[in-house]
Amino acid sequence: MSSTNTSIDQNSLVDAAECLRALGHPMRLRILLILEEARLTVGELAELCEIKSHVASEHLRLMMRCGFLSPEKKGQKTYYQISEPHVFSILACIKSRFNQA
Amino acid sequence: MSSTNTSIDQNSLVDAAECLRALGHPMRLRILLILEEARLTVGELAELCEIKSHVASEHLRLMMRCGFLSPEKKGQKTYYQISEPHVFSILACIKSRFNQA
DNA sequence: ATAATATATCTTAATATATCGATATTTCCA
DNA sequence: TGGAAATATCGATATATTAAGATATATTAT
Repeated sequence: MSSTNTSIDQNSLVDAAECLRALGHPMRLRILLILEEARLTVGELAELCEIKSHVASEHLRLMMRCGFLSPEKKGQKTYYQISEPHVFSILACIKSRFNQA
Repeated sequence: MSSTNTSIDQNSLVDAAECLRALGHPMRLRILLILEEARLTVGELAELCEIKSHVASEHLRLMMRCGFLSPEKKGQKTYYQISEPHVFSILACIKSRFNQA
């Protein structure tokens, strides 16, 4: 019934765009590339990336909102890991495009 | 020499993030999904997407800057098509995630 | 209970992006 | 040549995103 047939409805396009913007920040990409290899805490990520932990926390929150990550509390610490398989696909695509060093 | 070894250097992370933000707009995704199937002019895209053609032109310019598209002038008209293979991979990924209608 | 540690949230300011109307530019055709 | 059509660009404004410091919450240890 819609005016197009691009096979993805408008709401999903909005959601997909939000996910892509969540990926569209150098520090968030860096965080994801790190989380691809290990499950880490906010503080550990902040130190590795040389940013304040509240900034790391904010980046993680944004990616959580898109369902990319799942947190696991262990006492005071919160470990984050990638929980959305498509994130791995996108990272692979990015590496294939930009990793020709 | 860098402080990390995420296998992608900082400049490439910045470039990759720019590409992802270029994808991170519902109308640009819609344009790409259309261009996946056919090579079209600015005006045709604008009409299909129900936007002003100068707005379509601007979206196309942004995606051109990331190397996603190539234009082909035919008289007054400019046909655009997807020229970056990775764009197809990303679109496939998005469809696999959001196309469970 | 208090202090220390780890995360998360809030507010504000800076920056980036999007949108709109107006105007250019290019090409075609009368 | 002059005018119409298609596309591109500009300038102003609106909206969104990011970053920073301050503060809040939760958990552990003393």
